[in-house]
Amino acid sequence: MPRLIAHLDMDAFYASVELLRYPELKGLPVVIGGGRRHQPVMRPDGTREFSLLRDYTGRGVLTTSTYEARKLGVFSAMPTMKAAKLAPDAVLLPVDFDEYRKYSRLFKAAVRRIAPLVEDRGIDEIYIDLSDLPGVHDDGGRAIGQALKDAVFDATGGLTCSVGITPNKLLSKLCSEFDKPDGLTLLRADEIPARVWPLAARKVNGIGPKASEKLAAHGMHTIGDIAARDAAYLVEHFGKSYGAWLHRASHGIDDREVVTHSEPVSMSRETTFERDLHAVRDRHVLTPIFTELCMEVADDLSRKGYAAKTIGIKLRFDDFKIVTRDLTLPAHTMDAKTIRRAAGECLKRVDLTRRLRLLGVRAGNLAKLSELLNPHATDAPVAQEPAPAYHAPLPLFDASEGGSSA
DNA sequence: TCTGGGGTCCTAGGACCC
DNA sequence: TCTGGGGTCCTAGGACCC
Repeated sequence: MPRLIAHLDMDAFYASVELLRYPELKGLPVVIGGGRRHQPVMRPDGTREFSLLRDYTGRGVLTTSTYEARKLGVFSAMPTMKAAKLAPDAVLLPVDFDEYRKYSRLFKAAVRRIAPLVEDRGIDEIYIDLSDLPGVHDDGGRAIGQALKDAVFDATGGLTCSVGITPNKLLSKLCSEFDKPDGLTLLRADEIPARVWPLAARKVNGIGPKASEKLAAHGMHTIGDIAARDAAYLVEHFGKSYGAWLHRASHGIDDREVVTHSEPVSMSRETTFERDLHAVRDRHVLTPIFTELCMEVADDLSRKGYAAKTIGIKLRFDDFKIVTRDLTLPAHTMDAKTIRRAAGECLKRVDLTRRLRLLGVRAGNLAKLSELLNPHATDAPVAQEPAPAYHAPLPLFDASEGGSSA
């Protein structure tokens, strides 16, 4: 019996959650991506006044748009200022991740009650291994797929999702797109030539803008074009690992398991400035932001119960070039000042002549606090002596201790 | 119209150790 | 005298995903 794996993808998730609380917007073009000042305000007569896309100024991008807005040519990841030109009268709403996370928990819990083997793939999508559910193989998973959709709809008070069910994750991910929104698509291995090969290579999860461009340069535009080449040819031009993967993926082969639990690898905070900042001239603005990012990372670590051994920074310059630096500490830490000092050390290794557009701080090499304190088992990281005092000789954009208040 | 924020994984060179 | 590999860790950058 082949496996049966479902990919479930919420339809226009953030926008749909917003429509639940602002039902009067149903049927209108709505986009998500504003800030606090785009919060709807209640009028005296009890109706709400919404911001419009034309009101936006800033450097953000859209995170989602409703299907009505998509008809006007505005999509997620589009710069909001550009979207404003295309659809000035679309309603603009601020992002509210807390609310989306709430609905994310609701729909995932509803799915788990039917099928417990769930892999989290972010806030709005999951993989589900249906293989061992009673009766699932009788109809290729259709009844259970419909039951999942119904459960999600009921648990969320009316959100729809699209589901693909196939023998593996790669194909299911492709399939969940076939009939969006509110779709349910099944596909068997023998249907790959007819239904998968005609698709653009870019549709495959793992073929991004760079790879699809290179594929096109080699005359491969569809998945079928890739499947028609020898594995050896793909390996020769795309490398041993990626080339071999391209070959397998194009034939619909994917043995990855549905992974129901995973540990975080890193936690980071970053921010894009309203205007590009100069490391020296704007350091009174920059330094407190830098320190704040470090404090947020420290806070995230301690709230979630992790400590980091590697601290890194990320800078994006005005020309959009990205530079990263990192530093591995002698021991794990979750202390804001230690993180700040390490990040300050990293910063010293960067040429800061160009103006900065973005600054970020990252904590990597994570270990669970519980395992650091209690290194009884298996390969848990061994608790170290307290970190040797870690002295940073001198500040960068200044203030070794950071914040303006320090 | 210039392009967010939070992640994962891979590659590759050098250090260092055996 | 220059001739090794193998393994792991660290660092930097890049592709890709949601």
